[in-house]
Amino acid sequence: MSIEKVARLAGVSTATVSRVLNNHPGVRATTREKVLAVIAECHYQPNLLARQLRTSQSRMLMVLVSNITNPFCSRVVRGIEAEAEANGYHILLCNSESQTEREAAYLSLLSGKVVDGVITMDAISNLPSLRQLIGDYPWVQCAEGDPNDQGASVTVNNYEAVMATVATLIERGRQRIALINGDPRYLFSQQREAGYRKALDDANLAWSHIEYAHDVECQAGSEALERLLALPTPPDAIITVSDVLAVGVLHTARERGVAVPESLAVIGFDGLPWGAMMSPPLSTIEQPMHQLGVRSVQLLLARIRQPHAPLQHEQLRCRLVTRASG
Amino acid sequence: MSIEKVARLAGVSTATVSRVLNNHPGVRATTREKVLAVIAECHYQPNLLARQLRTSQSRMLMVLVSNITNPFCSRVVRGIEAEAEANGYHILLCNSESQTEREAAYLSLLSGKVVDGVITMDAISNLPSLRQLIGDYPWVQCAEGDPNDQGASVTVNNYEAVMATVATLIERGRQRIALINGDPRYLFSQQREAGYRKALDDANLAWSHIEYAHDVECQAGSEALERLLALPTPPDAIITVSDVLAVGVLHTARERGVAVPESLAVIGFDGLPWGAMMSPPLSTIEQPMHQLGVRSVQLLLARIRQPHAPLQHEQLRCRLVTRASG
DNA sequence: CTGTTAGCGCCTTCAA
DNA sequence: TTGAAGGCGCTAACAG
Repeated sequence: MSIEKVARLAGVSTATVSRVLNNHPGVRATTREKVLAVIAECHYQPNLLARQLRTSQSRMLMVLVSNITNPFCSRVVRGIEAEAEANGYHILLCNSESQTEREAAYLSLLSGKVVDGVITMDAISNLPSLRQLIGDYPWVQCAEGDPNDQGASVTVNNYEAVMATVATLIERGRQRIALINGDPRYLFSQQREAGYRKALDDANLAWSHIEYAHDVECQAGSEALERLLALPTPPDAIITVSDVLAVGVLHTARERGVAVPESLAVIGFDGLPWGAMMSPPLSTIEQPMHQLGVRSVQLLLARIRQPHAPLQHEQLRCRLVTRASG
Repeated sequence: MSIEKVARLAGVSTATVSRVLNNHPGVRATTREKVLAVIAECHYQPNLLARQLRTSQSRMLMVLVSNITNPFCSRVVRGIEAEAEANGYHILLCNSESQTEREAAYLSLLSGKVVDGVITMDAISNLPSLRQLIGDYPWVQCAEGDPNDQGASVTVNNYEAVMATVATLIERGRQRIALINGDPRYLFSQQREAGYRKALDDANLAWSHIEYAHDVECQAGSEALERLLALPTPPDAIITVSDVLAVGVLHTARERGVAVPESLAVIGFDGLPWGAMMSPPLSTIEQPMHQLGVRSVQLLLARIRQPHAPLQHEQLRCRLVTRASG
């Protein structure tokens, strides 16, 4: 069933059918009715591939994440999906597992015209081979990126957020504040780490320790805490780079008999709703997850529509939510 | 940059370039080299849309979920993505928020040839309008569906799993076992409910109560527990249809001073890794989440390759993981 | 082994 | 207000 058959059945030309299909003006009402009737009658569905080829736009956006299982990611993706949908775009989801070759395979869909643009949440800005694949195609980095770098981005004030949180902990009397960070290839990891260092520096605190979780599963948080507890002088406060890791920390602290928050303050990152349900309820640095996704789409669409407009960088704000854990 | 330019630059025909591109045999080695050289030199990237139109296959699979934020969903989707990728397919993610019109909009991509098939995790089997949109296109239901129904599906032994779990609770001396169920439009909700009823029936237990969570966020679990606690005789055991809901239950039990597991056993569903990190560690009915995704893709691809083979139904097994909560 | 040719299904100028 | 015709970029017969 093609546009041509519809045209024949309706006794008009393919051009007219196309005009009806796309709500173009300049079709007599009676003609339109006739075409619409035929379309309904034979359940005609336009071939979108052909349309995409012809118009050279797919109205499809690619989203590259390293792991959709990370609840932070999935919430951002939900925001992306919602805003895309609202603008008539669809989402191609790519779970890269941080494997460069998979990312490369996916990014070739850009030059293949299968997608009109890409939102990445992965740490790819420092991978020249991938940047080259992206080339000049519309691209927005989400929750990752350096405002001073090329490439549009929607990020969060990682540096300040952690810096302020460390300062708050110090005010509250904590002396040995540790950071459980994630994969240091991400710029946001580096930014958070820098904020951490700066705050300790400002307060002239000598004690500092950074552990790296090899993963964003709570198990990794547990293991990081084990390593911290094995230190000659263990921390009396921990900032975790994800609420997921914080769950592991809370768990192991309980198991090891470390009282939270009395002997150990624990602060997560992200602001996932179940944080409030932990025991004790988890303090956290809340990110506007949905909004990160929404704004990323808005920037990307702007870029698709005006490829040569200046690059935009947007920084949203985090906010410390204090609960019982620290 | 099109195949034609490459052909011209290499001094061959477009057919030859196409053959090289697709690794077809019957191209002299020297010719192949020459073409490859030109392709590399001018960074030619084939237009995948054109190829898809021509071959009438997009190598793209649609995944329809109601909410990617549900950790069960995101883990299944990860399995889907992995297996699809391994077979050279990509994933189009659709977050329907259970809105029929959104689902309909997405499903039109099937007839639009943008995707070769669809995996649904939503409750759509009882929505005639959506089933009609799917028509005879390759379709597999994942984690949802009735083996006796038309439409291929990969499900889990919901009925038996809950039945066995209730029986186990009874053996352990529980008398008043409640079920916190989800959206009853899902077949799996109905199956679990049936298993629950059957087990109580078999044991001649009169007390029974089912609450419905309006949502799969832990808040909904909290609220459901509040309603159960308000009962004249509250339950001494609860099975929750999701670990996420169970977190809310554990939280509110703690808040209300209800001892778990002493006066209330709590058993979740799904087997999310952080369940073991709760306080107390959460017992749960574990589903093979990754495998659900993997098998769904395998069935779907089989269907795409042999549209007229008999429909397959596959049932994977759940397994009760007993921890401290009940 | 390679080239010519005919579409895939659609949109869109240009004429009528 | 409508139709005819060309072409988006590619693949796959069919010839040679």
